[in-house]
Amino acid sequence: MEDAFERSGHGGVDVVKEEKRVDDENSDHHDGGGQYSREVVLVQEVKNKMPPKESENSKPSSPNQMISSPRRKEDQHQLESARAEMSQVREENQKLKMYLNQIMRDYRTLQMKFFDAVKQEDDNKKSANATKGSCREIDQESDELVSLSLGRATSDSKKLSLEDKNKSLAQVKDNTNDHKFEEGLGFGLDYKLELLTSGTTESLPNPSPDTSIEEAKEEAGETWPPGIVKKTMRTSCDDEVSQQNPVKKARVSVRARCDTPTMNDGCQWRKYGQKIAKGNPCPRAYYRCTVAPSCPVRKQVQRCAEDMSILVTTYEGTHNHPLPMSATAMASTTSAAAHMLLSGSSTSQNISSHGSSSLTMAPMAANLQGLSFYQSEASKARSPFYLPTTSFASSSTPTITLDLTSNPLSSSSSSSLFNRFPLQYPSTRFSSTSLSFNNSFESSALPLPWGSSNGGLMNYNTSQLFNKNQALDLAKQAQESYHQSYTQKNMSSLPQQALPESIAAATKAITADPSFQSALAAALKSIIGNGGGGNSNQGGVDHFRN
DNA sequence: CGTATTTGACCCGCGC
DNA sequence: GCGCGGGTCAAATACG
Repeated sequence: MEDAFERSGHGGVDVVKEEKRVDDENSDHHDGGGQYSREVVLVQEVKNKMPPKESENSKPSSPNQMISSPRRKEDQHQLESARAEMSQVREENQKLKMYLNQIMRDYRTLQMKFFDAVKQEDDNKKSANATKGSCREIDQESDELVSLSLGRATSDSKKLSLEDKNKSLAQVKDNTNDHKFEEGLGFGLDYKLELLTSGTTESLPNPSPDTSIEEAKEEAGETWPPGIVKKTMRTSCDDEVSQQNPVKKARVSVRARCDTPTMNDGCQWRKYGQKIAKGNPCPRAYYRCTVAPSCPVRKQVQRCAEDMSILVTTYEGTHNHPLPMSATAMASTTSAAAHMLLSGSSTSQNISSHGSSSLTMAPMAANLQGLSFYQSEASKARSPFYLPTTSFASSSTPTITLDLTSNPLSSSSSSSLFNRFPLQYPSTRFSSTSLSFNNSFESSALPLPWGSSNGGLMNYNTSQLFNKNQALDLAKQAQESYHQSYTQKNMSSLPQQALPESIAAATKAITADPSFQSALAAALKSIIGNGGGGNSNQGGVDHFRN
């Protein structure tokens, strides 16, 4: 009896201490990932099962010792089960840690691959330019030249060299990555936005020399004198090209199902005009941003002629002021998309014959935070590619389209995540690039406001100006390798799962993994628009943190 | 009364 | 050069 009581008392204290330890451990790592939240919950449950210490101390003074004896036994039993649970939780915790470490290793590996690929790309560019002479010779054909130089490095050759340099580079980068990882949950979002906000403006009225390429380009056509347009890392070729077309501004078109007159993207807009555009009975409304009086950003809103439930919102320009939190993500995404388009537009022109490609990138949609869309009802099966309605397709303005309406393309199958599609519409003067975000996965992985309705399939359509096949190859490679390693780990840790389910779960987890998103986004961005990333990134992050 | 929206007129680029 | 069409302006109107 005495022994039992003493043991129980000690056990109680021990368990409480252990709880504290685990709890502390949790608080240490909680920032590092949501995976630990479950452990916290379990510990809480254990705590609740534990008898309070004070009541235990008061028990010996209780007049009825006969009653306390069975209670002690019960307590002891509870303690034992709690301990067992604790050890289980600890094991799980270890597994999760290992899993996280694995993911981070994979992520670093991928990142190194992309860095290396970009490096090689640059080298190829330089050598190609050296052999082909100055940019001026080509003038209007400059795009083609760059495209040729880009096209030289095949993904296969990249793959080989990437493997070689992988480890050494990974070690060099470990510190920075570790640091980023320490940032925890914020890392995922921050880093994503870091990648995606490359074109987003700093919240300064007067753009600094660090101002992004896109802004420089866009502002050039509106407010900046031609002489001070560029202070970025662009090549002289790009400079010339953009100076020749100072008015050329990228547009980002967002298609989404929405039954309100406009999408709520977090910004303040003032309507300044409305027109019936040719070919579409629905009027097109013109809005300008009113957050700041001098903000050059405009948007056009028009319902799709074929499907009136689809709202096509086209953004143009970059905000030159701080944005509300709810608006930053959309601005960042559109800005990044525009940046991709503009960067790509100066790299390739003869790629149109290559056809188009698409890749599935579910969680990218999560980056498009801040819009309120409506759950797309069983949407009609339609091509993920389309000509942006009305004049944009034929206008002299490059337009990139984010399609948030179409159906997932066999997204349940991990093997079909990267499908290639034939070019389905004629080329236009500038490319119309379509990114479509679909409802590929359920919303659980996307806690963001409209993640649920826009899960994610990103169809990147290389219609004319880009050589994105390389990017897609890399991205594909990235996802495959990521998927492979993840699946292997998952198989070992979840042996009870059926294979297809495991694959689906793995796919889902992979695509929901911020690291993977970042890696993929970095890959795309690096390949497609590898210029001024460093400068603009900073701006983007600051922008996001406003 | 101030602000936002509407709407016809105007401007400008592009294609023929 | 002319017509077409997209985009913008600004006066008129609506709204809170």
